[in-house]
Amino acid sequence: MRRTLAPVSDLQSKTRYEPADAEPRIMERWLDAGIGAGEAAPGEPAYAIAIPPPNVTGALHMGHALNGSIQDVLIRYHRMLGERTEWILGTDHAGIATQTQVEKRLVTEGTSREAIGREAFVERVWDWRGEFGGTIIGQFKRLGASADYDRERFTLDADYHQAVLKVFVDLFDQGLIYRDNYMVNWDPGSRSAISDLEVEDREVTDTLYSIAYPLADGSGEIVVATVRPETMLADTAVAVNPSDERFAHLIGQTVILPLVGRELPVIGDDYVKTDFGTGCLKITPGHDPNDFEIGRRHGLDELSAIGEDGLMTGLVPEYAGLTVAQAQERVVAALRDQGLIRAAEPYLHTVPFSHRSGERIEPLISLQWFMAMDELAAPAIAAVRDGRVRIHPESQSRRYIDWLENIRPWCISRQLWWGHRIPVWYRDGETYVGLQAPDGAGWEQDPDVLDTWFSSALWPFATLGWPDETPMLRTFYPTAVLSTARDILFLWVARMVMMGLRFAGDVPFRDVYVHSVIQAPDGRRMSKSLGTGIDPLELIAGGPRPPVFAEGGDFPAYGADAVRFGLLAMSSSQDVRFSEEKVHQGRALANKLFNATRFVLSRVPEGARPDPRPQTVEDRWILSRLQQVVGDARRRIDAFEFAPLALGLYDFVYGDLCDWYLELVKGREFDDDLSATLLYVLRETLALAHPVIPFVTEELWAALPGGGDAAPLLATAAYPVADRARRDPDAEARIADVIATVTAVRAWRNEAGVRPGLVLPARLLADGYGQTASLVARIARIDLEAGAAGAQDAAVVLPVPGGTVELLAGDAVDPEEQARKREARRAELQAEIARAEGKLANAGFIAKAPPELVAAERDKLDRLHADLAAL
RNA sequence: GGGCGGUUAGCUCAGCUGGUCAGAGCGCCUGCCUUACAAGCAGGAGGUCCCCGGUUCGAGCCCGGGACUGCCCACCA
Repeated sequence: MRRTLAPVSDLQSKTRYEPADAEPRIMERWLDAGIGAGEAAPGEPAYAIAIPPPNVTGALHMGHALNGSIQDVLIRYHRMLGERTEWILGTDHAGIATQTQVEKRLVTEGTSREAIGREAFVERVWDWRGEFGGTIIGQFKRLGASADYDRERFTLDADYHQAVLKVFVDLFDQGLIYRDNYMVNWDPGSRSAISDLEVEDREVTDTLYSIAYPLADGSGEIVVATVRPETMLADTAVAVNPSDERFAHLIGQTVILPLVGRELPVIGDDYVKTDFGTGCLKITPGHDPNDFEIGRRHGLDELSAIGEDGLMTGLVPEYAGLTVAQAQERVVAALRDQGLIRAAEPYLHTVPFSHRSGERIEPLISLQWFMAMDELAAPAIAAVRDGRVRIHPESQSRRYIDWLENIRPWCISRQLWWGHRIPVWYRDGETYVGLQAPDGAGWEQDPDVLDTWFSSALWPFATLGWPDETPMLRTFYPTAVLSTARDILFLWVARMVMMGLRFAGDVPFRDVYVHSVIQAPDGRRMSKSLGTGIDPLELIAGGPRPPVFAEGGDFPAYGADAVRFGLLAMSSSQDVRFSEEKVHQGRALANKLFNATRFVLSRVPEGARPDPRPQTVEDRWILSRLQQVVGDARRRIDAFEFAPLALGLYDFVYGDLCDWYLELVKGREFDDDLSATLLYVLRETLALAHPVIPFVTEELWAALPGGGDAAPLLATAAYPVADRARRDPDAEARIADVIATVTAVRAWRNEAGVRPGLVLPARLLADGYGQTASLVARIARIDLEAGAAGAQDAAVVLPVPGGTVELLAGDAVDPEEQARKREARRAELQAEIARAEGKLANAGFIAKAPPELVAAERDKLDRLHADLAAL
């Protein structure tokens, strides 16, 4: 394996970590080493994650970056635990989205899909995929994602296609896939049916027309309300509620449909609300989902006034070929001429629009392929109910179950050319369903393709070689975790569970982690079209701040580590606003580790090797702290708590390691023991942080003497183990006192305006500082020997844990300021004493609170009194 | 119309099973280029934890009600 030596010279000369230089070089090393390549070994402990496949022509957005960071933390962690890992990577052919892009390209070339024909078009899409399909994969690499790039999958790969066909044919044979005329969401934009889940509701102000339909016997009229008057051409009934006293007597009569002259029965149906509109409902089974249901209940004709091209059909010849809008205008004008419009008022309501094309959905009846879902949903519900699949956070389970319990048939055919073509052939009246075209001449294959989600539903097992019982499948299925945003819980996650259980014999994953959605800094949805999007790559490499930021200018090149850290630190189970500060914090952490490493390496002697050899209380302290942090990190990764994970690492590195431990050891000789301990702590810290900030830790690992002894790459080294035996409560208490005392002295010096470099004579009159007094003295810049020798009275008395510090400050002290400070402190202590006394005077507290709490409160009170007396 | 979540320092957010929990980062103020780091260090100011009740010895944390806000689901013409 190629071993790029760490640029040790950089460590000596630079004071800042430069991610832009290091990260691409380090990614190369990982790729060369093949850290992402999962090796099959059926029966051995394995850990796999199937990435939610991004659209093949897509670009990395914030959601990908966050999810990629999460999955990479999990994968790297489990890799370092020594498990076989496989992060299944690949792209989705994304039927409508991709086809639309290529169609647009064709238009710019002055041609069209129809002009070049199906075969040539599909070829063009493949070309397009070849040209742009690699983009997002490269972007995942830039993020540091340690996925299995050698086995990149695509949902239209030949073997994947075979899996899709097999599932279709099997479900057909089992009677779960069927063809039917049914109401679908027709998207005039893509000229295809789309699923309920691809529909979004928008508020629209339409006109609500009240239209009079005369009774056939001339005895009166029925007034119906509608926002779609043009659909009246396809009306086949008028409905009233049978319990509505105003209209019930009309049931069984007929009305004359204006403009058309058709006689419509008046029917009774409970669906009609008596307190809404006019209480009478025109029934158009061909163009309204509810009317369709009512029509089926009553055996009504299903007429189509609007065609799949979005234009009026020849149902009523004089309207044929008009757009819907034109037809509406004409219908209304004609009705007005005849004096049949009883009212027309603005009406605000929600209307379905296509998520894909943005056009208004036209519900219409169409011959489509459907999948019956009830039989598939039941086991998928059970899997979550009984915990074989755990959804995090738990509250999402309910949404999942609710949705599956109310599931309806899934329209799986799409009128597109790009996708898995439906394996059904027709000849005269015959239908053939099979993996291959039937023998014989004259067969025509169904022109439609399958909904993209049909193939995505097979992702966790089709990518591992199913239906063949491959070693990869046997090793890595079921996968461990599926990480995703909420929005595809139904669209994708639920369907994977159904298909996995049905075809692969087990759930597709054990845990589903639903991560947050990161919104723009102003709280709006991140979106390219709104101008609220933030490109993660521009955060990594630097680039102009989008307009959503209050301040302009360019992002600095934060680097991938910083972006990963930032995204993880800002994420939670709820939606959060993007916070550049967290990315900034991530960069600061990387830089801090870089400089801490510089410091250690510049001091430790040649030949030192990592090894915990605690000589002093501060050594025992940092080792103890490390155990705590290792335990925390492991627990947090296991629990998908990524923000506390990232922020906990930051706190340890900044707080414990750099602010205190490194400062505490500066006065010591860097002998072999100290050096070994320092290197050990540093090495463990790098390993600990590696899943979150892999680049900088890998870079520094290579520079550590003995780093490569354990493993040539940190990415494949062992994750730290929390060793309970190294927990050291005594050392923790001693150093906690040191920190409190040093902080108190510093605070006083700052307030009193003592020159920072000045070392003050002082006395430390407190218990518990036997080994640590000299540490306090050096860091707080006080001279205890001079203090002991000094005859002058104490100028300043600072209360510290265990006693006081007396500062013999002479000229450096402002007596008035000192008196004021002491008074403030006295007030503070008295307030705390009052609070503690109040608590202890409460009989209920003494009687009912846990005894150790009461005792602690008493101790606290004693201490407060002592501190007050010492003032 | 249902369901779920949120409301904690100027901003973005942590606060586990109720008892040093009033926190972090950024911003702000003061002082420091202290031989790892000025992308730094030290210190500091700043909060009626949305409102009203309740449970409890004790409540950001539990319960009830309310206000505001976000998201999801749903076929009201």
